[in-house]
Amino acid sequence: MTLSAPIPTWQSIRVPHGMGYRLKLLSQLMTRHLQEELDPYGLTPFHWLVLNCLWEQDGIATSALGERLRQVGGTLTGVLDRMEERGLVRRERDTHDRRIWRIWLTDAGRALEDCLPPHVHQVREKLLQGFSEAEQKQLSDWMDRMLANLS
Amino acid sequence: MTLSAPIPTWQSIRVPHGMGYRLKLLSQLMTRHLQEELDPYGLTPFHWLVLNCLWEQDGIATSALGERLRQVGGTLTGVLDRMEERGLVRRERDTHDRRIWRIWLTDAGRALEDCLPPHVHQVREKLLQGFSEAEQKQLSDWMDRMLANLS
DNA sequence: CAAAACTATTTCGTATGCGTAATATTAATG
DNA sequence: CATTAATATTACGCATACGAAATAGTTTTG
Repeated sequence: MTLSAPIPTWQSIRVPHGMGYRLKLLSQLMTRHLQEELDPYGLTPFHWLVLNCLWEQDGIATSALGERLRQVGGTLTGVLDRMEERGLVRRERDTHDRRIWRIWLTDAGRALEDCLPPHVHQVREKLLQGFSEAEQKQLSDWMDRMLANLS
Repeated sequence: MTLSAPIPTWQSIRVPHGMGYRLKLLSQLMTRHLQEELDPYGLTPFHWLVLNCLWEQDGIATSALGERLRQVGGTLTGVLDRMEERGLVRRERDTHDRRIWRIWLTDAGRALEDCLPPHVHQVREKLLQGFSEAEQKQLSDWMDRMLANLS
């Protein structure tokens, strides 16, 4: 019986080296760290993403928010329900098209734009500790290339 | 009022450039693609990960599986329930320590070791299309560095 | 103008993912 | 040896995440 040479880790698809597993785990670890930072505000990492979109475009339609974040409608309904319950956003019917619901920031939601970013910076800096500026640029470019490959 | 120079995308924490968001989205897109490949077998990407561990170490304890995959116990209970229901694994009490449940492959679970990898390779190749071998090695190294930073 | 097609959002069921608590079991301690 | 501490696993509640279906509303078509 012919023994196969072991596959190098960069090429492997198996736990714990497969890119799929490592991407999932990285995403999970980022979520865990960010969750710790956001807990004092009663927020989740997904809330941070939604707030990002609203700080930039208050009154965005639900469907446009879904496109922006590349998430399906059913996921958004639940998240927006909870953000509304927490007093961060309010939903309002579009004036011209009653199919459309627009998502508006409340004062509480708007006020978070100043205090949340330092926490997110902290997690980002932990992730990229030891990476040079050139490496960060290269990594960012490769992230975009992989995203384009899967889109 | 002093305008801030726009932050380069590689440095941004905001949607859609923040590393946290891009990692989450990459992981989700990988999951979606892999889910499509595994659907014909009635499997999910998490099943693939568990099967990986069992193909390598049949009879692994639940807690060791959790360590291997870096997942909490409660998550594993649900996944193993469903894999057991699908006839892929069976649980058995450890002979020496009744706290421990060992997870064993069934014939059906074992048989998947040959037919699943080509599908996973396909997703990996789509992800890394256009990346040279040197780039893949570098990316793999950086993935490990980021994982180490967050662990 | 009515019917058909499409869009927006929600609901529902299923699958993770996590923190906390409960239960059973084993190991350590005095 | 009895008590305490730790470990293993599950249950529970809450938070995503997705596909399919339902409902309401708008646009397109003939």
